[in-house]
Amino acid sequence: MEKAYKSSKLPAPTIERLAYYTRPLEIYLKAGIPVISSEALARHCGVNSAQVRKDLAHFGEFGVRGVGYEVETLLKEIKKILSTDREWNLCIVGLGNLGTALAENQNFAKRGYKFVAAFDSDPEKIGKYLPGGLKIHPVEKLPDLVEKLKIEIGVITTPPQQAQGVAELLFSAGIKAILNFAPIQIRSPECCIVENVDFSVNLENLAYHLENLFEE
Amino acid sequence: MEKAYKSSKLPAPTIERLAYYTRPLEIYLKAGIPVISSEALARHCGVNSAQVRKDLAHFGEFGVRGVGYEVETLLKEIKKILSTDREWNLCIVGLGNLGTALAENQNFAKRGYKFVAAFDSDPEKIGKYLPGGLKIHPVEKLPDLVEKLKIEIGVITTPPQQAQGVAELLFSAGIKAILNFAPIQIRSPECCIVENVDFSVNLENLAYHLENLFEE
DNA sequence: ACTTGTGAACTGCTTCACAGCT
DNA sequence: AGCTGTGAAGCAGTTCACAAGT
Repeated sequence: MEKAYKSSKLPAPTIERLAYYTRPLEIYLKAGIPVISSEALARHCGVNSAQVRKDLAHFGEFGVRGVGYEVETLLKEIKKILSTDREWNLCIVGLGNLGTALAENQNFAKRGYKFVAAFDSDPEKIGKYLPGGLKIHPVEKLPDLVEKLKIEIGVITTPPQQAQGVAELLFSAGIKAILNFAPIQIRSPECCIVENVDFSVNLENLAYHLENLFEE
Repeated sequence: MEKAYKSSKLPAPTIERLAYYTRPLEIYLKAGIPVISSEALARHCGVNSAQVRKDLAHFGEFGVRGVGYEVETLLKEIKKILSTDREWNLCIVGLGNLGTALAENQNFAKRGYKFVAAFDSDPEKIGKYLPGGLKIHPVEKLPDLVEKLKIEIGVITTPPQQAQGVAELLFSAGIKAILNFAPIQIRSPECCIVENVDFSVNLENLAYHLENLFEE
């Protein structure tokens, strides 16, 4: 859905799969297994092995025929492609249950995504601190802090009615990428990208398949 | 990624879009606008209008040429297709920050997805109640309660190490559909479906595009 | 012997463009 | 006049199958 990002060297599905390849690679690395074949990697991620080779071939040849791919270099290379080999500063807007849970989530931090600021419009919440130590600021401070803290990605976890407004605030503060959890389609300027996460779409998918998969 | 559900009448992207069409339709319905054109619906969802018509044509002709689609019947029809015209009982396993946030999320309830049981293995949490009134049970009670409460979908929000075990417990309790938030690939029997949600994949997408979109 | 890298075939989704209705 | 429904064309991503390399 509207992932039609303009001029990207890699096809969108490839980018997504690269992120998935990362997981088994990290496990292999930790386990001290030095080499992995496209076949093995494919099995771990539930895809075709030719697919894996095609994906990896997009950015050079670093497999060894007859052997496979060196786990450490492959992982490093993928991280370079995805720009996960550095830290990213994020902010979150909307500290309800979901927002708080995300801000506290260690999974993000582990991958270099750091929440460095939190915003809400609820006077009840402003000034309070999250368990992780982040202070909740009023949204008015957003433009200022985005610049000061070099925030590059914004995460929206407000109610849907406020999501578009918050997005515009983020854009005008200079943010070019948004991860949106509000179940609404955000309109964005040409140069900016929005990734939507909508759990109920996933549930609707499951519901459809449960109902249809086993009867015919 | 491994959404290769076997014998589905509708193509996977169509099912996902149908879920998205639902949102503007609900807004139109509330606003009392009786009819919508494929063009308008397409604009709201960021897709092509021919796409909308093709998607809707999959299950009969209920547009009116020269006029458009009747909002109320279209919405009702889509809900029937997606089996969202009834309630689904869910359970959640893993009541950390994310699990708790999801269990409390009103967005699910609004669409007919009801959390009717919550499980955790942490003795600290067992016996406590969630703010919404749900009691946290030990995972040992899962098989029993799944049957008693007619739970059809399981949601996993445990740490990744426990996710596969929990999934197997759910499967053997008779559950056929899982929404998995743990960043790990769950292996599932043929007859079951798993939908994975992994936020860091979304962030990696954004990071890649931020880095590559504006330089060339 | 084994596994990569890749042209070619294939599959499936999207978009076009227009005939068909109202 | 306007918008749907749809065959046909176009495009993109996937898989096959095998040559190339170790």
